Amino acid sequence: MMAKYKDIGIKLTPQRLAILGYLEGNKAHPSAEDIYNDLHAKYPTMSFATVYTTLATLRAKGCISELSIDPDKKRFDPNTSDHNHLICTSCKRVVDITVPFDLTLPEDSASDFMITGSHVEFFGICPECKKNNRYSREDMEKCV
Amino acid sequence: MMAKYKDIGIKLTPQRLAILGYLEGNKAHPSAEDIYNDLHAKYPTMSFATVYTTLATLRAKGCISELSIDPDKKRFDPNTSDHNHLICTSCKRVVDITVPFDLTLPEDSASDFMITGSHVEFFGICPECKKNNRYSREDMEKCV
DNA sequence: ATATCAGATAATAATCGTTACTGTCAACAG
DNA sequence: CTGTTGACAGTAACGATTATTATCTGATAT
Repeated sequence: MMAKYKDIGIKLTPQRLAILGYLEGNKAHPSAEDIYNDLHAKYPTMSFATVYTTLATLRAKGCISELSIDPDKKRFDPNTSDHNHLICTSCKRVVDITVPFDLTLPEDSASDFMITGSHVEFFGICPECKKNNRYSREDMEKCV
Repeated sequence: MMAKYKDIGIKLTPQRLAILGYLEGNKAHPSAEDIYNDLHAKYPTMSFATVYTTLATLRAKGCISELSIDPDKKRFDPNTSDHNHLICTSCKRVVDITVPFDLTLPEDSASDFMITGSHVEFFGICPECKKNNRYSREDMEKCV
């Protein structure tokens, strides 16, 4: 479960609560811009910088994770538990998946790295884009 | 094997040949900046823009792939065959690996996506960083 | 050879995501 | 009550990338 500010010893401010609340249970993997746009309606004074610094703080404290899945912008995930992602290469939708196989790399293929983590991404076209034919051949060849 | 310009019907220019040659067999997964810096010595007139557009062209033609592995900048890989990456979270070194398991996702976990590709990343600390103690606790917790 | 034309390039400007800086304000401590 | 600390908004700065524009090159037709 996601840790709260009080658990990690940083001050509970309206802005931080807003971002934390926005993220909690959010499955959309929003970008900083998404977060700003959505919260701006309710908190008209909140600035971009606050969103960025708050996200950085949360990430440093391990409350959220930052995803490099989207080549254009970072996206944030309140789910810090071990899970993986399925990405629509057309609309950039990201959905969580759990991979049904064991990702332990054999010693001999690890090139002497000390392995600290792993991540699997699946790329594809989501049902909506498929239904509406909202994808190109190029989309289908994307797999970053 | 990597397709050549002549095979894909685009003009062979000195700049394109230079970038293609630089990339060929290159295992370092360089960024656009790396490429520019290294080629600039030999081709003093080549600009950033040329590097970017050439890389975009090559990518569109499927000659190279663009990696979103590094949160700060795109990196390029002449190896377009199916392979995966092992990333040092301290020095950002990227080495190729082939994963020893089958990455076919069962129907029921695919959320109705039409799957077009997959990619596995392993994160860790490379032998050099490990030996020189050139890594922090934070590095060890990075797994984008 | 020379004119023409298409595409490639250099240089630069613009854009986008992100970070740094600065002045202000509020909460709390002494 | 006053000094200190941290958070914030606003804005400037920055780095990576993309768009624009004018120039150049090389192939072809004349």
